[in-house]
Amino acid sequence: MAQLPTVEDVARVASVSRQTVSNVLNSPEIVKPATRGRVEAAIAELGYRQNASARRLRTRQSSTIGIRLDPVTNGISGSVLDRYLHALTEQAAERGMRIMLFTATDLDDEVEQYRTLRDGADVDAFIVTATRYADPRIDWLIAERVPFVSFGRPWGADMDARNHLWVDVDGFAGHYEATRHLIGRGLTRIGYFGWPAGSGTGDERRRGWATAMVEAFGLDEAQLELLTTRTEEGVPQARRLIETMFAAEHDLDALVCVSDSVALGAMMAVNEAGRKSFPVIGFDNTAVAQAVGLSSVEQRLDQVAAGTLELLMGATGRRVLPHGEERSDDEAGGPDTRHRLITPKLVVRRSSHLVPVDESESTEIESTEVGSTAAGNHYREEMQ
Amino acid sequence: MAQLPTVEDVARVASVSRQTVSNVLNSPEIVKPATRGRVEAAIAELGYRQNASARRLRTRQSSTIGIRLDPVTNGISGSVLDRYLHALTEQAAERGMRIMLFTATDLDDEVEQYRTLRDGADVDAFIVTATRYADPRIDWLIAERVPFVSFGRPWGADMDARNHLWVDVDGFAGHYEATRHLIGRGLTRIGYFGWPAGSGTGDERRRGWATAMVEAFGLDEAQLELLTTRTEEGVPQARRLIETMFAAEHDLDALVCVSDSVALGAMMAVNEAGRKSFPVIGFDNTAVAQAVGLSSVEQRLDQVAAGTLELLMGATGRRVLPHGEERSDDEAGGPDTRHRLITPKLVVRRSSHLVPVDESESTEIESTEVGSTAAGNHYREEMQ
DNA sequence: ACTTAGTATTTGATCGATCAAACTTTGGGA
DNA sequence: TCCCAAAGTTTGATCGATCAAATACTAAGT
Repeated sequence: MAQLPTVEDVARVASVSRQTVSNVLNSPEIVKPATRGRVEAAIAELGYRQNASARRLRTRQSSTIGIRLDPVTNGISGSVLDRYLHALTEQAAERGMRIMLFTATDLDDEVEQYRTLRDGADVDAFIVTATRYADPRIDWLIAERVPFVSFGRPWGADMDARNHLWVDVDGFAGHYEATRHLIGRGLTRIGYFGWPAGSGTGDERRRGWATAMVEAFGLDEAQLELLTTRTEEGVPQARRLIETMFAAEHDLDALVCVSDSVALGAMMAVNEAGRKSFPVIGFDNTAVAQAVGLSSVEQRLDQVAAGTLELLMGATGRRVLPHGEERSDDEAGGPDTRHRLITPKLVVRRSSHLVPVDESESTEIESTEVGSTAAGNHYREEMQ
Repeated sequence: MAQLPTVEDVARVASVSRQTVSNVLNSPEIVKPATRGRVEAAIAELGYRQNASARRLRTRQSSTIGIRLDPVTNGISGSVLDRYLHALTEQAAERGMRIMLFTATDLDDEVEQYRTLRDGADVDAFIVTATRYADPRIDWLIAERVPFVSFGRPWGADMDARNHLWVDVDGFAGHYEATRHLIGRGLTRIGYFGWPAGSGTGDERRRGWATAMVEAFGLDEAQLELLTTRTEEGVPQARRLIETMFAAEHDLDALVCVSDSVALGAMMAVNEAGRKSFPVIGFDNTAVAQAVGLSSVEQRLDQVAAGTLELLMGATGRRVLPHGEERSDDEAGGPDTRHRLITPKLVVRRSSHLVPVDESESTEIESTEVGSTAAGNHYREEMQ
């Protein structure tokens, strides 16, 4: 098998110099059309392709974004990362970027990985997920001026760190809308089934429910608290709690749940108790929610991915902007330059009981906007 | 910020040559211990790290494995790829390899991506998933002698292609064991709920059930066919079918199902019909199965990942072996050098009805071997 | 015709590592 | 003591591209 052709070979065939070939590849507009044509013909003739390693070495850019694959992906919402990854990979490819995976045992190890990948010129930027309060990774990335975007806003003190770019899903808006939907159906005693207080994400979602409830019924904080149940993430835990609740006195009409896991647990308990019309709404719109006909708030991960890349590379750029780079409209346009808050959409299904999920019968509408993604889903065949 | 140190800098500090530094990094055993010590000290002092791009350019190895992220990951078993990816990334890292993702719109586009990634020296090898009959990707990879391993065996004609390395989960063994389990519990009228005939994976799984049934009850093919129901993948479809079945005459005791989606549909129908002790067993042991307490056959994706890398890089190698390379025991050890068939394990839960899944109460045993992975699972928090 | 500014193209150096071959040191053995 | 093979180390070339600067070419202006 012959050597793969290089710029040199192309140059010879097209009777131009190396550099001209390089220019045709990287800034075609500065090459005279006639020349460009010859070069392009030569490229096609030889089946030439750029050697990525050589290019990276010279340009000091890897055109690669690193993302840590979360260690625990067995949970019911593991698919969130999965879908995000997919959207990201696809959109990154359109901008000539690749996604590289890595794993880490803990946050400190993750920083160590960052260092290796950065110093080795393996990646140009990182995407950080599962951010938490006083996150050491963020501190390191900012201190080292390594480009990054986090999927998940910073909670706590450094909420407004000027150098922290982030994308997030607006949990508030999601559950505000979910609650409005239930109110619109005439329900009044709508409970919230959340995680223990203190989780930024969870609190934010609950605030969406709370706001809708206050607007509609003028409840005070004490009354809201009475309508709230809290559990650790997990189907069985959630299920037991709601079973206990149904066994005792209670007067709820419906439940807005912080996640699909929690919602599924609740739904199973509701079903067991024979409450045929007791709506339950989850969050994430996981495959399970689709499968059992659970209403849920859908994160639009393609939009999240788009936002991630916009922050990293500008609206249409094909390279990662240096950390702290003046962004397009830094002066004019407020926080848009540093954040993206994606509004999720509510997908309504017959989630109060385990009835047949018949496409024609289920009301899979989107309250915020009309689209076709959710309705057109198919279950894919096994991988192997 | 100063330039990152290079081998040259390290060499200067350690008073040796570039090459010696390189040797310490790549074949430490050929460097005299005293020298090695000095070099290592210099590396530590300067915080030196190898530049991956330069190394790749020179060695013509990217130390990267490419894998296509399947376009449709909304299905209930999308997490199979997800978990496989995770295991793979982790184990690849231990061998100094990275995983790079890409997407493609169809099989031909995927081949086009292969070509670009290969020619660009972006990846050393590919992992192919979702293989199918007369797969053009496989043909191309073999013809071009690009190293690859498929997760999923070749179905049809090229089953024994000498240059096709593959890893797969033994669906036959999985459902054989599942069926034996039910027989052991005294059940006799055990039905099979599968995909339409013709899917290699599906047929293989059914054969496991069929073999166990023949062994135990001496059924003939016609009788087996009577016990078989078939559906396209998907919860609602499966559910409707089983509802119809229950509405009509039937005398089944239990169902072995080709996937968790199908099993979940069946389970919902069973539940609806009030059949409190009608076992259902699925395949994949997805998060959903865990959540609703569905017995299922678990693919051991860490083993699949390990097998993938063994085939690609040898038992402990740190680089991809050339396609068609003589493998360790090519003469002596039969097909072990080209395939890995991973035996899945049955995870038994209270899958006949939607009852509380209480850890202490559920019998989450592994029939094949005892381990702790499945039992120790937690649901992870949301990503953001 | 002759600068001149701008456009188009070429040349030489370089990114940071490893390969291949040359050179130097070391330790026995005759 | 001298020689030689083996072990250890250094030197020069190279992987394939892009950068930076130099050169060649065009087209307009006087």
